[in-house]
Amino acid sequence: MLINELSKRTGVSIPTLRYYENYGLFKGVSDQKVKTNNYKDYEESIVEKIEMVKGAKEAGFTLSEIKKLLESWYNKRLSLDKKVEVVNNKINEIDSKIRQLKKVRKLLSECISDIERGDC
Amino acid sequence: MLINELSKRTGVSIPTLRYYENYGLFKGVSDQKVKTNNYKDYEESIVEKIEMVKGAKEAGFTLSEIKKLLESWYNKRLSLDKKVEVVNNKINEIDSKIRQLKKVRKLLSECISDIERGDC
DNA sequence: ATAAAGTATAAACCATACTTCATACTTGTT
DNA sequence: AACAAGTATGAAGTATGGTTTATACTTTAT
Repeated sequence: MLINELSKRTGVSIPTLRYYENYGLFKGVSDQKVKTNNYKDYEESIVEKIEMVKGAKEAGFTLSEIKKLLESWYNKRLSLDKKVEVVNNKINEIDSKIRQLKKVRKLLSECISDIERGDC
Repeated sequence: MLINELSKRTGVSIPTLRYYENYGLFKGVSDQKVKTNNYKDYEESIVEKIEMVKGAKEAGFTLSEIKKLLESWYNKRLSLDKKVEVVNNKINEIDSKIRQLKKVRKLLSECISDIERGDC
């Protein structure tokens, strides 16, 4: 598919998609032997990749972290054990973020009690 | 206390503290009637405030969001109900972030199964 | 055939959250 | 007294994650 469709399918703007591609999160192909233009073609699997990027971003991961994750994910030369390790590390980071959020949540809940008692 | 002590107590660098003060997250006082210099004095409660800022930042909130939260928190003219509302909104945002993190966590767990089955 | 819309690339610009630098005054140490 | 260390202020610089602009080519619609 072309970039316009990719944008529509993912809800990510065209400039941002180009930024991501340039950043190295995925790669479209423009085959000059086949086509006269150099329009890039993005395969179906890239939609999935971008959905992952969106999820990870909302979860607070940086593009650099996401890039590393995707790289090990799609790296054929990496051993299964190594891949599992990388992903497990990410899961641990997520668990730690969840704990942090719960801490702040608790702080805020306590604050509500304080407010209701007029302590604040 | 002076800024140096504030920095040591909170673990936040002096330039960052000055940036935060300038941003409006808190305010030190320099009383020229009392002292010849214009060194600022930071009261004890500011340490707490900064701890809140740190927690909220780790949880992924922006300085602008944190500022708004602190402002309603310490605003004497705001009704209790209004304060509770602001804080409750923040709690809802946190819950939504936690849900998002759990979604990504699930994605990654599934990925581990895929990897172990060699699907990936 | 020609205008409108889509695509590509590079460079400039922007916001957020800092850090570094330059300058100048104050305080503490010897 | 003099020099190091602390403080204040303003301005410039940095990194991240984009958006906007300018230019040019290609495709599509009329």
